[in-house]
Amino acid sequence: MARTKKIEQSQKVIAVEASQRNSAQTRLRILHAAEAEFADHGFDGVSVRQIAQRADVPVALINYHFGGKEGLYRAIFEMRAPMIIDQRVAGLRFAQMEPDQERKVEMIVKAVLVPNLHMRSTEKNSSYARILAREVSDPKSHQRGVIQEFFDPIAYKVMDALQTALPDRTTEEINWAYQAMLGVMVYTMADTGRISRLSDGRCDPEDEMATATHLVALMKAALLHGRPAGLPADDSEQRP
Amino acid sequence: MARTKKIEQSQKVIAVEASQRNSAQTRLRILHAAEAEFADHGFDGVSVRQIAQRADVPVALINYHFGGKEGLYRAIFEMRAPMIIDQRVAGLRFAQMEPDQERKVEMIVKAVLVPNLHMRSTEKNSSYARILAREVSDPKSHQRGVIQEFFDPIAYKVMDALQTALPDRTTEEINWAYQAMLGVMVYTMADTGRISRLSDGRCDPEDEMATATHLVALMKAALLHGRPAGLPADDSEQRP
DNA sequence: ACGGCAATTGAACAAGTTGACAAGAAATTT
DNA sequence: AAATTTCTTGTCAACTTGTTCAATTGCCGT
Repeated sequence: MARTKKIEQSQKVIAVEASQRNSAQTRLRILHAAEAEFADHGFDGVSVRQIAQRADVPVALINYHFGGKEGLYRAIFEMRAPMIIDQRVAGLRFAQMEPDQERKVEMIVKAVLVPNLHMRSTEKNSSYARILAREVSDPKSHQRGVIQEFFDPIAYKVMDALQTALPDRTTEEINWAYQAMLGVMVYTMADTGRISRLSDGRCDPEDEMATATHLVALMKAALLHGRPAGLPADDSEQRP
Repeated sequence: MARTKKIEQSQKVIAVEASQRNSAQTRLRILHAAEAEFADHGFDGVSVRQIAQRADVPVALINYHFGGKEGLYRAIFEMRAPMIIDQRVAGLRFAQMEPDQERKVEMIVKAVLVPNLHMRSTEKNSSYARILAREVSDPKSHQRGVIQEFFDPIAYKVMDALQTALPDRTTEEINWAYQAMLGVMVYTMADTGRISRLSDGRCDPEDEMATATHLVALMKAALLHGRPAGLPADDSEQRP
C-alpha cells in the first residue's frame, strides 16, 4: 500500500510497471493464473507448479505471497466474492421497494441469478464462476469453509426477502425454494458444454440474455405456484 | 462367470468365500472402496493407493482388474448407471399413459428426480450420487465422456416426454426446463451439509420423502407455469 | 551512499504418486 | 499329475507433490 502510493508519485511509473519488482502486480498475475487453472482442473487437479508456470513466476513466490496452495485458493474468493455479493444486495434492495407480489418475486429471482450468470458470460471472470460451481459440490469445501464464510450471509438475506414476499409459505418451503434457485444457477454456471450439446446448440449459457430470461421465468413460476400438495403426508403416486 | 458357476456347484463354497481367492468378490470390494473415496475427494483428490488400502488389497490389483485409475472410475458408472436409468425409463412409461396434463408433468418430474433422490438417501449408494454430482460439474468429465455415454440417451427421452406433455412449448423452453430440473437435482444430491445448515436443520436431503415432495412441487410449477414473457426480446427491468 | 527490508529466485526437501514387473499361489484344464 | 490359466502379491524406479531454505535482487528512508 505504502509502496503503491510512492510509485504513483514517482516519475518511473512506466519503468516500474515493466520491471519485475512490483508486489501487487505479480500477486495479481498469480491470482489470475490460479483462477484459470483451478477452474479447469479443480483444487486437487492442479499443482502449484502449473500455476507458477502459467503466471511465469518461480514456485516459491506462491508460498511467499499466499502462504500455500490453500491460501491462494482462498485469496481468489476474497478477490471475487464481494463484487457479486454487492450486486445481489443491490438487487434485493430494488425488490424490497416493489409493491406488486409477482414482480417482487421476479426481482428477487433476478437478484440471485443475474449477477452470477453475467459473470459466467464475461470473458475475464468466467473461470471464477466455474470454481464457485465446483466448490459447492465438493465435500472438502466444507472443510475449507469458503462458501460458508462468504456466501451464507447473503443466502439468509435472500431467504428473508423471499419470506417477506411470500408470507404464507413455511420456512421449509422458503428454504427449498432457495436451494432450487441455487441449484439451477450453479448447474448452469458449471456447464461444460452439455446444455449446448443436448439442445443441439439452441441453448447456450454464454448467451446471458436468453439464459436469464428462461431461468428467471422458470424459477419465478416455481416460487409463485409451487407448493407441496399435502404437507404432512403426500402419498399420491409412489413409484417402486 | 464360468468360475462363479463352478463355485456354486462345488462343495467348498464356504471355504472359497472365506478365503482370499475370489475374483468377483475382490473386484466388488475395490469398486465399493473406490466409490466411497472418489465421492469424498474427487477423481484427482484420490490416489489408487488410498483406494487399495481402503479395500485392503495390494495396489497392483487395481491395475490388474481395471487397467488403471480411469478404468476403475468408469467401472463405477458401468455398475451403477443402469439401475437408475431403468428406474427413469419406467417412470416415463407411467407418465406416458397419464391423460391429465398436470399429472403427466408431475409424473415426468418424479421420474427424473425420485430415482436419484432415493439413491442419495440410501446408505450404500449415497456415495455414487455424489460422484455423479461431481462429474457433471467437472470440465474433465467431457474428456472422460462418462456422462455423455451413459446419460445423454435418457436425457433425450425425458425431453421428448416433456415436449409431448407440453406441446405449445418451444424446443428452447423444453431444454431449459430440463436443465433446471437436473440442476436442482444435482445440487441437492451433491449437498455437503449446506442445505441443513442454512435451514437450521429443517431441510434434510437425507429425508427422501420431504425432499422429493418439495422439489417435485417446485419443478412441476416451473414447468407448467414458467414461460418467458416476451420471447424475442424481454427487456422489462434490467438491473445494472 | 548505505544499510534495511520486502520481493524474488533457484535449488533442495521429504513425502507421496504412478504403472509395471516378476514371481508366487490357487484353481482349472489337459 | 502335470500343465495352464487366473488371480494375487511385494517391490521397483521414475516422477510429482507442496513446502522450505539460503541466497540474491532492487527499492526505500535516513
